[in-house]
This record gives sequence, structure tokens and C-alpha cells, in this order.
Amino acid sequence: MVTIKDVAAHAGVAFKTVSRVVNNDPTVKPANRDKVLASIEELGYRPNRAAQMTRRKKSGVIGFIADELLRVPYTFDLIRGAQDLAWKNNKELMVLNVNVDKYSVEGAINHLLGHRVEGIIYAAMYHREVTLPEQLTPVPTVLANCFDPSKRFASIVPDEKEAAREITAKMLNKGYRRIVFLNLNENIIAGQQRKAGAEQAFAEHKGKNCELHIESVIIGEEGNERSVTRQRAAELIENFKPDAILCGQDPMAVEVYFVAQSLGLKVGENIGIGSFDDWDIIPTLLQPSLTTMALPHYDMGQWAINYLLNERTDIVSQTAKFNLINRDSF
Amino acid sequence: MVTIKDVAAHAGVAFKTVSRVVNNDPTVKPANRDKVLASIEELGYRPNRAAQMTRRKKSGVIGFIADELLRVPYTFDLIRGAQDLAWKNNKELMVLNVNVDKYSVEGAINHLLGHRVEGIIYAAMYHREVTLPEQLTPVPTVLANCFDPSKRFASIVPDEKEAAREITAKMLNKGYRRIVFLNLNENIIAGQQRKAGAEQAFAEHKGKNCELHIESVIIGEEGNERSVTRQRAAELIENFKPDAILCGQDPMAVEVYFVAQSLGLKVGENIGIGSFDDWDIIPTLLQPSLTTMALPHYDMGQWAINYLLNERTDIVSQTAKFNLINRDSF
DNA sequence: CTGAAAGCGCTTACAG
DNA sequence: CTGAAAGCGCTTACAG
Repeated sequence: MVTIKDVAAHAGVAFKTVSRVVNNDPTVKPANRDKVLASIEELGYRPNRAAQMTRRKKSGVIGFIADELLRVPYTFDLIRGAQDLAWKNNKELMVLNVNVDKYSVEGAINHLLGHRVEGIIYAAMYHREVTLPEQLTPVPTVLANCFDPSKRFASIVPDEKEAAREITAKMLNKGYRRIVFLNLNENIIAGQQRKAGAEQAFAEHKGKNCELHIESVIIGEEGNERSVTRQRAAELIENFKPDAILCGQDPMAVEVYFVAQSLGLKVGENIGIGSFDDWDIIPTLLQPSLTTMALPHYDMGQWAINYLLNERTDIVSQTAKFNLINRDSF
Repeated sequence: MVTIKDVAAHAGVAFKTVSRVVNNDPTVKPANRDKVLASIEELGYRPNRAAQMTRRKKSGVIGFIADELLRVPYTFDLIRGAQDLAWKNNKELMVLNVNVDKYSVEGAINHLLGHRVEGIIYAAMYHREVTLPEQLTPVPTVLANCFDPSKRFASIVPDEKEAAREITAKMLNKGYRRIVFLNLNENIIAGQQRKAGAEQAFAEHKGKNCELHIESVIIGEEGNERSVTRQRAAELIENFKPDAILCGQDPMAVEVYFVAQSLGLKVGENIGIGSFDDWDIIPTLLQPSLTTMALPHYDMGQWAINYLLNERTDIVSQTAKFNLINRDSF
């Protein structure tokens, strides 16, 4: 490849002058700058990043460990949010996709340490707690969509409770009175906190004749979950007679749409349906399109990058607000 | 950060000996190796990759340009396939997500050139032709899920025709006789080639009383497509009276399941349904679960990496076979 | 405004 | 088996 000295020879200047042009040093005489720029163009010169890094002693790289992230489509927005802001600040994002069997977290960290990353974002597939190895100590680290129970790292997670409160309140305000919340597994944080949020909305509403039924329809221990959504949705429609159903995630809503149709109910007319996630194309694939609380993955990715760029060291536990995407299902 | 000299001082050897240990040079005396290893461990030393790269004059990095890839969930398997093999060969994959408005292809290439990548994989979101800028010339490049009409680069794309032939033949062999193929837009390659594949299956089958109706239900020009799946599915079930429907992509199958249910048809009993893609969780979310031709993205990612690792320069046009995922819908 | 020297943290090539 | 020297392609720090 062509080096800085090749360019210098071609342009008839010292290689230090080429370096100045490349780094936008304003003290270069315009005539020389033009000569150098022309030579760079003609030779197709690009500064060797590895050489720049070794001399500068700064890598300009931020590491992103994606823990099983990429099995769920919308989680990619975490990376997108981080990447967009990183580039704006002339930083690179080095993304490592980690999964238990293939590439251990320790391996990923060692890898990033070898690149002298200036910070690490660790992001999880779903909102949960994580315990990271001690190795991380030398590098500023921030957690996204997960948190450290021992408070060694700052973190940002979705505000599950407020999301459930908001969409439940919206249902109540629209006049729905008998709401079934088909919740996620209550073993996970989202399931626990959303339950509290839905209950809070009912407590605040104080409407008469309002009733809320909450039930987990993703059951079983981690790694062995199964959905009883269809069965329970059908039974609850029969027995509880809800006028609205709130689903723990958009795929669940697909199942509920099928159940509703099979029972002769029209979504958005005889029964309102709401959900969480804004999962890929599912919400607009459904008819009527699904009103859902979109997970704030993009925002969390941006917040995490900003935390590192601003060289913060405070151990905050930040929450990010979901975005209500209004469509036609309630 | 701790350097090779810090380790040398700590272990009481020359820094060149540390270098030998790090690079698994067998000529180091075991006693010294152990001392060095202990010091590395104690000081938490990791070789500086940037310094290694500048001196070695090889980056060990392969670039991956993902053209709008990450808006469709299964396309991530392209990256996964490439990454798994790259790591096995001690190469790193530098993934750049490109989209028209944010980060131009030229920008991505310049970026990768700055890192002195040893090769570039360019992958597109859907099977199509691409024209890449001249800049790429200095670096070995291979295309995945897209191809270069001017034959400057080798490429691998899904074998659309064979996939359609295979699944259609399977339907015929199972005894289905009146098949509707709700095709993708015929403006795109997949739409064209799959049509030919389905027709070939019928031509080869030679069964009596067999009839095939093919129709695009994603219509309109690029960037302005819309689906008329539900409407046409309902009309065709009424008029053509198919015993099986083949869908151009799994999301379309979701719509057809709704139509079938609304018309009192039971999928897998009164009507068979097949599809293409194996799109995220959709096939197993449906009941009965959806038999579909899975796109060979993982395989294509691996093939592309292998092409680069083997330092091939032949301009081949490779195709990759879809995988038939047998479930319960026909 | 420009250049020659020194140095970043490593590996290569050579000497012992 | 080990080490001192030279060098990778740059930037830093200094001199003019």
C-alpha cells in the first residue's frame, strides 16, 4: 500500500507536511496543501490507522459486546444507536457478538483490550442482571438493557413499569373497562415491573366497574419456556369477557389476533389489543395494525455511547422511556 | 496500559523474549516461558494489536459492508456465518452497516482501506445486482446475496429457481394438485427466478389435472411496494379453489393464515401452505407451524469468507441452496 | 510555514 | 536459546 512517504515524494514535500495535511493542520501553505491533496488523490493514499493508533496512543475504538443480542430483530437498534453517535464523534464501534457456546465473554473482553478500546458497552438480549468478569476493570464500561446488581457499572434499562402504566392508562382513558394483561414470564424483570405498572394505572384511574386480570402466558424456567397464549386467551375471553387485551410482546399479539378472529371478534371494534416491543414487521403485518410500546433500544445505545464519550464515571442506574406507537388495534 | 517492556522488566528477561512467548515461539526455555507467562498474568498484559499490525504489515482484518442488511432479521446470518469462520482463522471481521442516507458505500470503503483490510465482503439486504465504486480495486472483494453484472467480482446468491422447484415439487408429490403461488414482486430477481422454478416443477411432474396459478401480490415500483396478499388470497381461494398456496415470504404466509381461517379453512387439512425465508420466529408462531425454504444466508457468509481466506481470484458466480424446513403446514 | 529527529509498541532479521 | 539493532508508518515535540 502507498505510504505517507510515497505521497511526500510524489508531491515534492517532506512527509511531515503530508501528515499535516491529513490531520487538517491549518499552518500548511495553500499551494503545498493543494499539491499534497492532488498526490493523495492520484495515488489513492489512505493513512494507515494502525500506525496512527500506535503513535497517538489512543485507539479511537469503542467496544460493543452483544450478548446473544442478534437473535431478536429489534435489539439491533441498540447497535445502530451506538454506531450512529460513535461515527459522529469519529469513534469506531467494534461489535462482538457473543454467545455462550462460541465466544466467551472473557474472550471478547480480551480481544477488545488488545485493541486498546477506550470504553466498552455490554448489551444483553433482554432486560436482566449480569455479572461481568473482573478483567473489565481497566476500561470504562457501561451496561445497556441489563444492569449490575453489585453496582460496579453504570447502566441503562427500559422503564418497564412506566411503559405498562402508560399503555394501560391509555386503554382506560379510551373507555376500556375490563382488561386482560397476558404478561411475559414473571421470572423476568420485564414481567415483574410491567405487572406493577398496569396495577398502578388501575389504582390511579379510579374508574368504576374497571377490572384488571394479569396472568403470565409464557411459563416455565429459563431455556424451557413455552407459550400458552392461545389457550389462555380463548379461555379468558370466554370467562372474564375482556373488552381489551394487553400482550407482553408483539408475537403474542399475533396469536391473540388469531384467537379473536376464530371467536368472531373484530380487533379494534369488539376488542382492543395493545402490546409491547414494536417487533420487526409484525405490528404492521397485522390487520388492524398493532398499537404497541416500542422498546427504546436506539435511545439506550445512544445514551451508552454518550456516557463513554463524556468520560463519565458516576455509577448511575438510568431508565429509558418506551415510545407509544399509535396504530389501529385499540 | 502495560507494554511488552513492562512485562520484560517484571520477568527479568529481554522484551524480545516476551514477544517470543506471546507469539508461541517454541525456542523459549520453559523456565523463562513460565516466568513471562506469570508476569503477563499478573500485570494483565495484552499485546497491542495496532502495534503488531504496523510492524507485521498485515492487518488480519476482513471488512464486511452490510448494505441495509440489518432491517431484515434473518440477513444477520450472513454476518454470523462470516464471523464464525473468520474467528476460526484468527481474522477479525469489521462490520460496517451502510444505508444510503447515513454512511455512503464510498465512506465505508475508505474506512476499511484505512484499516488495510485484507479483503471485503459486500452483502445486500435482498438478492439483487449492485455496482460498486472503482475504489475497491486494490482489495480482494466478494459479493454476497448480490452480484456484479459487469463480472468484476465473484459472488454468491441464493438459488431461487431450484428452491421454488423443490418446494413446488414437494407439494405435487404430496398430492396437491391446484397450487397458487403468491409471488414476490416480479421486478426483483427472486420473483422472476422462483416463477421459473415453480413452472419447471409442474413441467417435470407431468401429473394429470394439475394446475398452477402464479401471481405477484407485492406490487408497485421499488420503494413504493404494497401487499395485496389478503385480498388476492381470498379471491383466488374463491375462484381458483387451490388445495395449496405457496407464499413468496413468511410474512405473507401470516396474512394467508388469517384469510384461510376467516374462510373456515384449516391450514394443513383443507389447504396446504408453504413459503420462503424462515423469517425470525414467524414460522413457529403460526399454528400449524410453517414449512418454508430457509434462505442460505449463513452458508453464503461462510462461502464468502472462504473465498477470501483461500485468496481466490477467479470471478465465479456461485449459487447456494435453500434448506427445506419441514413443519406442519402442508 | 516546514523539516529532521525521536518515539509509539511491537516484529523482523541478524548475531551470538 | 537469547538479545541488541533496525524498522513498520505514522505523530509528537522541537528547531528553524
